Amino acid sequence: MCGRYTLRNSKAVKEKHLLNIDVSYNIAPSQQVLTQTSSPTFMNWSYNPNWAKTPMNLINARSETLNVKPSFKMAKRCLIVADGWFEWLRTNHSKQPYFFHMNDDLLSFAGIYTEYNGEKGCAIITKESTKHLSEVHHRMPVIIADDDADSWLSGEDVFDSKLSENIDYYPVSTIVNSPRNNNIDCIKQISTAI
DNA sequence: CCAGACGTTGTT
DNA sequence: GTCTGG
DNA sequence: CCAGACGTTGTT
DNA sequence: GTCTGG
Repeated sequence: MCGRYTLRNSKAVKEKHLLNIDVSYNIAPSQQVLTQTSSPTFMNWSYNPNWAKTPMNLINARSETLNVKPSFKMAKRCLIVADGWFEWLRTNHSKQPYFFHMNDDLLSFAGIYTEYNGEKGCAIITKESTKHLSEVHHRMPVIIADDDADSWLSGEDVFDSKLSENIDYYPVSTIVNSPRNNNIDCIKQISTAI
């Protein structure tokens, strides 16, 4: 799935979105994140159906059930601007974080959002991992190619970008585990043999 | 019909 | 164990 | 997603 | 708001 990601390439964001951003090596749920709707929009990474009496604070939504679940019926669509994400490989007694990326290219995650209590909040759409990524984790974010951006935003379910095949990954320090840590060490490759 | 849930992840 | 905060 | 808190009283 | 369970 995707519960932590990065946005490091401020130069690319400036070129593409005409926006100066604070880079982050460790974007966590409940933070304000950069998305694209009809224009660049900052919103809370935390999604709630607009009828929810108590907040659900969802951070992911399964692509498989996007058009089925009542909680997503009223969702509007966005793209979430990123350039990498983290997954944790769970083994018997340890959790090893891995960083997934396409060098420092920008990635667009498929997202949905609502306005809840007067604030926009979003979730990242997930799908079954492609084969080469599934060794670490069986879910991954839906990545939208630039050519498909308008299709996604206008209601088309483009869940199978070829970009998924170009993703690389490597293990990183558990420094990234704490959302309080936000520096380049979060994405520094470590040896697998610890 | 009304009441009550509505989601994801992983883990058991 | 479970919820909240980041 | 993971980390870290999780409670009450009264007093300062 | 809308679906499922009783």
